[in-house]
Amino acid sequence: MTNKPRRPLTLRDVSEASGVSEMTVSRVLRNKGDVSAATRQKVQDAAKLLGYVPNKIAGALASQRVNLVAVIIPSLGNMVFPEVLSGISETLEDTDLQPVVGVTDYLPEKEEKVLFEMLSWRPSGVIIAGLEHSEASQAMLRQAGIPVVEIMDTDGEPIDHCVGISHRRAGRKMAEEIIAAGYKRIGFMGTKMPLDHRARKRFEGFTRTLAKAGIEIADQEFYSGGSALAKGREMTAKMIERTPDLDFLYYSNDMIGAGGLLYILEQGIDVPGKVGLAGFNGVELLEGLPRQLATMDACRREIGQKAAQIIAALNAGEDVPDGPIIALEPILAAGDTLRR
Amino acid sequence: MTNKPRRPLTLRDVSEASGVSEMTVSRVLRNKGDVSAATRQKVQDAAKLLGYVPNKIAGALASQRVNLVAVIIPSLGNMVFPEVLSGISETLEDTDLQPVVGVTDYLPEKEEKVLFEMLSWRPSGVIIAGLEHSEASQAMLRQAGIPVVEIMDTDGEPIDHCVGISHRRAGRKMAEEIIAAGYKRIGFMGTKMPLDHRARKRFEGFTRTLAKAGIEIADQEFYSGGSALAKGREMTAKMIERTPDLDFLYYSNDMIGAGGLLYILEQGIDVPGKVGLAGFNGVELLEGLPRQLATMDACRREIGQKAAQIIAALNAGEDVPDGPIIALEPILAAGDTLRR
DNA sequence: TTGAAAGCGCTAACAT
DNA sequence: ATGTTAGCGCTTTCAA
Repeated sequence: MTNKPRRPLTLRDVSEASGVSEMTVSRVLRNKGDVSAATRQKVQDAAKLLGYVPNKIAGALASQRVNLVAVIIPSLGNMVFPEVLSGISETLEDTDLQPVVGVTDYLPEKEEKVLFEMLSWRPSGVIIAGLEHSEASQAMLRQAGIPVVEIMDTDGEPIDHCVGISHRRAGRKMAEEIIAAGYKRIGFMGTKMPLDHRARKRFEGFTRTLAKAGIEIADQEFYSGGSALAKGREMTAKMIERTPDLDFLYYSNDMIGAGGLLYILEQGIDVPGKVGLAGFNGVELLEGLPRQLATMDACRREIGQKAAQIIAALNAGEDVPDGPIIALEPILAAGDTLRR
Repeated sequence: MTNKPRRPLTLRDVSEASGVSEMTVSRVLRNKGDVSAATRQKVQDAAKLLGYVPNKIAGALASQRVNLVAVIIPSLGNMVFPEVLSGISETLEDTDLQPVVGVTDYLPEKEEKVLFEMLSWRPSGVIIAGLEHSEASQAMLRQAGIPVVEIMDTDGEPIDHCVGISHRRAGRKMAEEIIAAGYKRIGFMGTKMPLDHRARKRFEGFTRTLAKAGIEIADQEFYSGGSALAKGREMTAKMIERTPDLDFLYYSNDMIGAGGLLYILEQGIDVPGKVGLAGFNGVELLEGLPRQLATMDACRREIGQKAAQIIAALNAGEDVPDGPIIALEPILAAGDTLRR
């Protein structure tokens, strides 16, 4: 049993306890430089006995190196960003870098604040969702002098590197698929957020492609807040009552799509014969549904992995083989709610 | 347009640009001490023009204060911890403290590693899930000399403070409810994780209470990995085939419960007449299901809020009114899958 | 209201 | 293989 210190332990304490110079203690604790086995042992014993935890603040200041990667995302509440995160963590696990997460709630001002806060810890790199940032945020990212990877989206001009999918293309592909399947009366449901640029781009790609085929969205509905599953259900009920001749429902995310699917099936409506449905994201959740909802994979985990690889490579002084923009291909999963 | 610096800017740069001493620049940037309006303006202009971002590493080392709160949780992948997190963030927003999240994947060794890593940044407090930690982790938490709040669970001995529910009690309450409703042939489905102590305690409370009423679990099944919804479906199918006379299915979380519910309804089985079901957590998701699954609220957001309040209070030198242990009451939501 | 000096705990760079 | 010296960029403390 050791005593509870008021003052946190320092290298000096370990040095005194082990009779080894501070510098050598530092070497042992970082596995850096040559230290004899005997000395190493003495130091490690002393450190463990005292319960010494190194002070990274001092270390970082002295070495001018911080092994942190700032990861800035809009939300943790919908399964898509956690999956990106696990791609990042998993990849960084093989390096000495560590992710630190900041959440913006889709608010540009909050993004600015979070970014400023994180940069003030002088991280080794930044991974940030989206290509749309305030002037100030862009300036900070550029000034920081560290690798920056913008993720999820490739429709725009990256500051440095970028990994994602083209959401316009995703919307377009889905529209093409729907048109090819012969659906004509199409309803759209999505989030109200004007700040979710990726949802907006998908919608644009979608409507534009429909327009080229002479089709216009027959009805649309937007929501915000609440249980996405319940909202999908409600919106769908309202919409098919209002516009009974719809033959396709496109949802901007899988969760509301799942709610809509459950509702439609309960009504005994033939899917995908009478009505087709599709969502977006390719979330794992869909696997347990009564029918497999058509969706489009957003490559979330892969985006995380690739982004982390870029940061790691740049941090190690290597250069990135694939160029500044990596556009992954969103893959359609037709499931069984979309006739082909 | 300013130039891209290779060397990050320092206080000194702002000092030179504004013609004000470093010390006064520091005062302005922290709103600390008296500075004349004119000087303040000069400094702020210079800082903004240059795009200066303070170096918190140096600041923290000099002031011996870090406004970070380490939050250590097992996972981000199931909606329960993100909700705790948002309770924490929301509460800390009113203070100058900031949460930093670490994830353990339910692995004690990883918990130890993450904790060590976070403590080495000398945070102002720690919020950590669960009451079970390795010897080393406990020692670190005790040695750290900072406020520690263990969350989610109250069945055990906290190191410092603790906020949560009694999972044994939650299991017991559910069992009582099921017994009162007259169910007798009960099946249990849950995660395989031997390291999810809270799930284990719920199970213990559950079986023990059943035993007192002379009832034994009639069948049980455990899973790991994969889509929880799909797993709930699969396990349920397997179980009712194997043990057709079951009249109640208790799931250790809502997601597998939802999968089970969907399956049971598809089979045309009368719920809750022939078979009753219940999950655990009270996740928002349930609201969109065809039937409202019975569940028990784990008070996740409130736990986060209370934990953050404790850290904030202790950090401000105040003391905590409610004593070291705050046990919230898990509330049963009978939904419509449990007859009463 | 402002400035100067002295460190915070560690590590880079150089001895030895 | 080990030790010494001089900072890292801030803030504390004290002086003006």
